[in-house]
Parts: sequence; structure tokens; C-alpha cells
Amino acid sequence: MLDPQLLRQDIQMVAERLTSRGFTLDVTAYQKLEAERKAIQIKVQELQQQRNERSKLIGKAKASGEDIEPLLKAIANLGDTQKQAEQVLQTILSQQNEVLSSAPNLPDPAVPIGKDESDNLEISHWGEPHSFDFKVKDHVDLGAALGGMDAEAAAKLSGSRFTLLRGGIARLHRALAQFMLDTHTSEHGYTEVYVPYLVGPEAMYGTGQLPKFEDDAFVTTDEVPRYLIPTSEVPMTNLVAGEILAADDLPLRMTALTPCFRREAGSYGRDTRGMIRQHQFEKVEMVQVVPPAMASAALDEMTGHAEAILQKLKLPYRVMLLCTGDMGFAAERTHDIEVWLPGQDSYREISSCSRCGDFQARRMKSRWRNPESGRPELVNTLNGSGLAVGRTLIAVMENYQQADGSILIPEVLRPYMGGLEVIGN
RNA sequence: GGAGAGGUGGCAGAGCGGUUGAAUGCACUGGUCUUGAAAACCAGCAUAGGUUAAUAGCCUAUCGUGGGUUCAAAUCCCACCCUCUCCGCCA
Repeated sequence: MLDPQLLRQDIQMVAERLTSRGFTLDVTAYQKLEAERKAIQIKVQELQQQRNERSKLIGKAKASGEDIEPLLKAIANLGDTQKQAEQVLQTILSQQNEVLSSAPNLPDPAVPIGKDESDNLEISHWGEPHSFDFKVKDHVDLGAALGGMDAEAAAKLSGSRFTLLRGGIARLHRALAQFMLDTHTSEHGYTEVYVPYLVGPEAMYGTGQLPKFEDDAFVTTDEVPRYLIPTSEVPMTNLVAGEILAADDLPLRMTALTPCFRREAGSYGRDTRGMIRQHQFEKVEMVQVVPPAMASAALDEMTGHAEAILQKLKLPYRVMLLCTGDMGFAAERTHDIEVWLPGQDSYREISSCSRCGDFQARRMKSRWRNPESGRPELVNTLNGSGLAVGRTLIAVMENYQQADGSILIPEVLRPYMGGLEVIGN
């Protein structure tokens, strides 16, 4: 959520920066609401004050045995007036809140203005795409030939956008996840957490999935709905909801391996082949909760932590700075890491690391006690994939394929594969 | 699923429907004392919103959440959520 104070002080600036993200803020409408809010709130508070004062008088009078009838008469219809005013205020506040809760975060000034992914900026790259002296296959063909990747079997059970893995491929998938978790916990200072895969609406609201992106999530039909997490960013970040953290507690670094569930509504024709875009996929996620002053450095570090995984796997990639039009709802700055996929002859997103400023913290009411001011202030939150396991599996298969269709196992993964060096027939 | 108990400030824990934003203890901050520390003593210490130059003052709200009763609700009523104990079931 944006800072309501900022909207009072400089709504034009806010509107402009939101426009660069493709969000239109109706300035006149909001200002009108704000003026109404102010007037009615003052009125409500005055009425409440009157009621409080008179109630106290009645209390005193009664205690000293005086007749309270005249006092009661004097406030006969104050209650109704007050209730009406309170209702009006409620309506205005909820209208205001509707606008505020569906407005995306303000982009960092350094983020390039742009419409879509074609305006993203490459900020670095690592490794060179490997050249093959045979005709490369994509992961679908490789997987099918090895009998390790079966979309049909999954479709029989669950429909499209699911994949079943078997044998060595399934193990490789698991090995990747374990390797990532171990690296982040032992080398990058993250604490592993195991989290619920179903969360309540408040948690989804806290990180920004609700109310705007309800259609992207799977929901249970219970009386109190639960949402299947689209990423473990949701449970991990919301761990600090409502908390006032001590300065000593920060920065908080957490990592979790979880499945992620996404409806993928609105992406019907896209990436229908293979394991790129699924309703269910595993992801190792990194989350950091930091004092605002540390946020920028933390994003670079976190991006480095994701990169480290790819480097250890010797997979070529590039890092992109997302433009305003391509960033997620809660982000003020996002680094996407795109891995080279020989089967697609292109770079594809495998990680997304975002700095969210106090946007999520304001929604979650997550604060820390700043020693300088002595007061509770909003924390900053960051999240990043480290990495999407399914896509990493694809990348390993396609980059490590051999002429005979077998897959060489990257050295760092061999300890996780019982020493196995190659997956073949 | 059945029976019961309970949800109050950073924590623990009081609170006959009336001047209670809330006793007390611990923790924390400042001070006195001390060579220093501890102890002891004194003082301070919630969050958010409004107004304001002000993180001064004043006002409002907040005792799980949402409704209700009342001139007045932490205190009474209803619903929901959560926690704990016992029984049943279960990976």
C-alpha cells in the first residue's frame, strides 16, 4: 500500500509515477474523497468528544446521587447523529481504501520507463551459450526419450499444465532443490523455514496478491477460504505481519522450498509446451526483512545469491532490470535472472528478485524499532527466487544434453544423486 | 468430531458497566548513589488517526475480530477466529 500521507502531499507526483506502470490514479476523484474524509472525520470526532464528556458527567452525577434525567434528555438524539456520521465516514474510508489497496508500488526512480519486457535493461551477464555439434532437443523431447517427463500422465490426473517426473529426472529435480536450499543456508546466511501451503486472505492481502489478483490463485471452498500459496514469499513475508521487531532482529533472512500454485488465468496460449509454465511448481524462495537503509544493498546481495546457484551449475544467464511496465504489483525495483535455454534458443526467466520498500510492510503493519528515532517504523521487505526448481531442471537438461540424448549431471549435484554422473537409458 | 477453559500493553498478570489507555511485577530508558558494576531508590515508558511548524499540546480510536444493548462497554449479549486441557479419530 502506498503512503496515504504521500497522496495528501504530492498526489500529482504519485499519479505520474503510477502512470509509468500503466496504472491510472483518478486524482480529482481521490482528492474529493480526501476532502470529504477530512470534514466528516472532524465532525465524527467532535460528536464522540461530546458524547464522552456528557457520559462522564452523568457518571459523576449518578455517583453523587443527583438526578440524571435532565442530562439524559439533553443528549437524547446525539447518538443517532453520531451513528449516521460514523457510517458516512466508514463509507468514505472504504472507498479510499479500495483505491489505495489496488494501486501498485511506486517504481524506484532508477527503473527504466517502459511498456513491457522489450524495454527491460540488461545489467549483466555470465557465461556464454554452449555450442553443440549436434542438433539440440528441448526438455520435452529429452524427457520423453528418457521416460522421465510425462505430461500426458499428469493430464490424465489433473488436466493441462501439470507434469509428472520419473526416475532419474525426478531425482534430479529433487537434487536441485536440496542443493539450492543447502547453498542458501550454509553460504548465504538464510534460515530455512517450513511453511504452510495454505494461507488465509489476510496473508494474501499483506504481500499484495489480494484484492487485485484473486483470479490468479486457487482457493478452497471452506467457509473461511484458504489460498494455495502462489509463492512462499506469502507465508514467509507475512511471518512479520503485525510485529514490532527489535533492531537486533534485523536483517531477517529466510528461505523455503515449497510448491507454488498458480491459476495462470490469462496466459492461455503461452508456453503450452513443456514444463515452463505450470499450475504447480517447486521453488526455493528467499525473503529478507531489513531496515530501509539496507534495502538497496540487500537487493544486490540477493540477486547475487540467486546468481551463485546458476554459476555453481555453470548455466549461462543474464540479469535484467525490469522496466516500469513489467514489474510486479508490490515491487519498486526488480532484477530478473534469465537462464539460457538451448531448446528455445533464448533466455528465459528463472528468478525474480524484488525490493518492495515499505509497500508490503504497510499492508502487514510490520515495523521495527529504529534506535535513532526510538519509534516503530515500517520495515522493508525483499523477495527473490533462488531458484524456480522446475525451470532449473529444464535448464540443466537442455544445457547438459549429449548427442545420444543422455543428460550429464552437473558436478555440484552429483553428491545429491548418489554419485551418478549421467542420466541415460 | 464431543466436553470444558481462555484470548488484556514487549512479556507475565489484575480489572463491581461510570474520571480505566487500563493496577501490579518483569523488561526497557533516564537520574540519584558507587572508583566501576550490581543492588536499592526516584522518574519515564503503547499504537494509530486528526489538528499543528512540532516526534509540544489538545482531540479521537484501539483490551482476538465483527455486530448488538446502554447516556456510558475491557467489563453485558450474539456470531466468528484462535489458543489450551480432556475424550475420540488419525499420517
